[in-house]
Amino acid sequence: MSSANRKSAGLPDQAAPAALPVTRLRPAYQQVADQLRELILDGSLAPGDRLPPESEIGGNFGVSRSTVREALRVLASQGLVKTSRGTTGGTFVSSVDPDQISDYLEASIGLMSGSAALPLSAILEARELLEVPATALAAQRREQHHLDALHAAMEREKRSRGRGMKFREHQHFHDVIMQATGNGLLTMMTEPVFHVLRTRFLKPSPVTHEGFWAMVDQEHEEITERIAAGDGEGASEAMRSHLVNIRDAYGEA
Amino acid sequence: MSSANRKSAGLPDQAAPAALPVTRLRPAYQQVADQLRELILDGSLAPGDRLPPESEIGGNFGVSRSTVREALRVLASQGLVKTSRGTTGGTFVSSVDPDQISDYLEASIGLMSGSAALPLSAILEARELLEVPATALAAQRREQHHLDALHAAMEREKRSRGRGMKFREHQHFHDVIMQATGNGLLTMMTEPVFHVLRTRFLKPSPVTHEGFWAMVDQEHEEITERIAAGDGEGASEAMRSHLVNIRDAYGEA
DNA sequence: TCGATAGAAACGTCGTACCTTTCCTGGCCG
DNA sequence: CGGCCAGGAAAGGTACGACGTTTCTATCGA
Repeated sequence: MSSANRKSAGLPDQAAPAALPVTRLRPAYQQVADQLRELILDGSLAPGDRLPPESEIGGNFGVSRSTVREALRVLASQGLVKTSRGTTGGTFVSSVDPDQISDYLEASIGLMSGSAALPLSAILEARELLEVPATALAAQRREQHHLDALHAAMEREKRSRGRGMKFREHQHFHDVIMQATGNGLLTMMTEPVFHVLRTRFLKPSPVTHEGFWAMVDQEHEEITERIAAGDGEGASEAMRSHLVNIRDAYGEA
Repeated sequence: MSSANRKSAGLPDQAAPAALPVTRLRPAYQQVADQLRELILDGSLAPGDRLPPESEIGGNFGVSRSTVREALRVLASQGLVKTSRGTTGGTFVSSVDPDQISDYLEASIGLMSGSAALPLSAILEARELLEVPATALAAQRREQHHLDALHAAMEREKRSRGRGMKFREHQHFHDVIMQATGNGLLTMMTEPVFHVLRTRFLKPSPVTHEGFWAMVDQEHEEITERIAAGDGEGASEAMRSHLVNIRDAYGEA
């Protein structure tokens, strides 16, 4: 269909020469992806809707199935569609999955981290700025199962002595607090930050003085207590000092 | 990474049907994408590095070029690589562009917004939680050119009376404050939130009482003054009350 | 020396054939 | 009558192979 193959008979374009580093023509797979995305974003295709088979889409756009597949990979990796196999399979418009967004954010932050554009200090700062007030929210909104999860996390943390495991549990504790805020947007944005800190900036030998873990455990307990008591201000203050105390566990690679 | 590959020659599976939507084996293009992403994320491939030609990658992984191309589309749409044509072309590891991440976040948040998973109240809450303490940071770190930009934004805001333009300038004022924090991570995460609020939740008739814009202008001026004075606490308090006051300008569609 | 041109390298697109997964249908057999 | 199982059908997954297109490079000729 769409005349992607213009032999350039006449005058396509020469009036706009400067400042356009774009390829003369966007690749077909991008154009297809753009048009399909348009249909999804403006609501013509609702979540759950099934797209036509790949071969049929290709027919409609006048491109080959390979091209359609590349376009679908783009949309799929943006979380807009999902594909499954089999008779009932196909390509379906999918509602956005927060976890996938978090994964993307994590990869992006990880890539930028360490460079001048995003030094460790900025990540730590963002983390504190987010988590301290979020802890106050958590104290006001926590449900019983959040408290249970916090206690369970602390329990597992005390038991696991390996450094890596220890910090995995440590992250989990903080994740639960963010979830207790009940604000999905906050959770979505903070968890990647935590994860990047743990996987990329955790010092090989995180602590010198041996009382470190005892301190962490105790601070976690205090935070949990304040949250359980619904004491927002106290909880966020405890969190603030906790974050300051564990700063040293992170360092540049 | 739960063991997804059960050979299980005999009994296929109906003993554990639930909660495992995974395909027996991830598609090849995903595995290739995963491995390449791994190489990029762990630093084996630095930004600017050129990957081997598609055919060669296929040879290394033992898959066809089509499969490699689908994998590359995935990585490209995640911003990890860029491709160009011609002799000097190829696939290159790209340094992450914060603007691109913001665009992605904005699209995702926009898609989720309004649903039960992400109500307007959560967006407003996240915005306040982020911006109030960020304003204090901005007051401590602002450079002269930030102050100039703030004054310029207010000036343009006073002049433009159209509602849409007005709010575009309004967003710009807040963007500048985030930039003044000097923390790229914060800027990257907050600007999409602002933008979604403006483009998707701005009420058709934002205000009832006519003194609204005068109030906004005056509050912006006070915030700017506090920031100029380096008064972090005062600035963040002014911001807090400003955000509360403009809440009514946003509403569900 | 300079410009035009031919070549080469790499991505972009097409088309076809075949495999794999899944579901559905219908028939065989107890 | 009812359940099990084989085969068909639909749709995505993979493989080749061929050719187009873009862009740079190097060479040749005026």
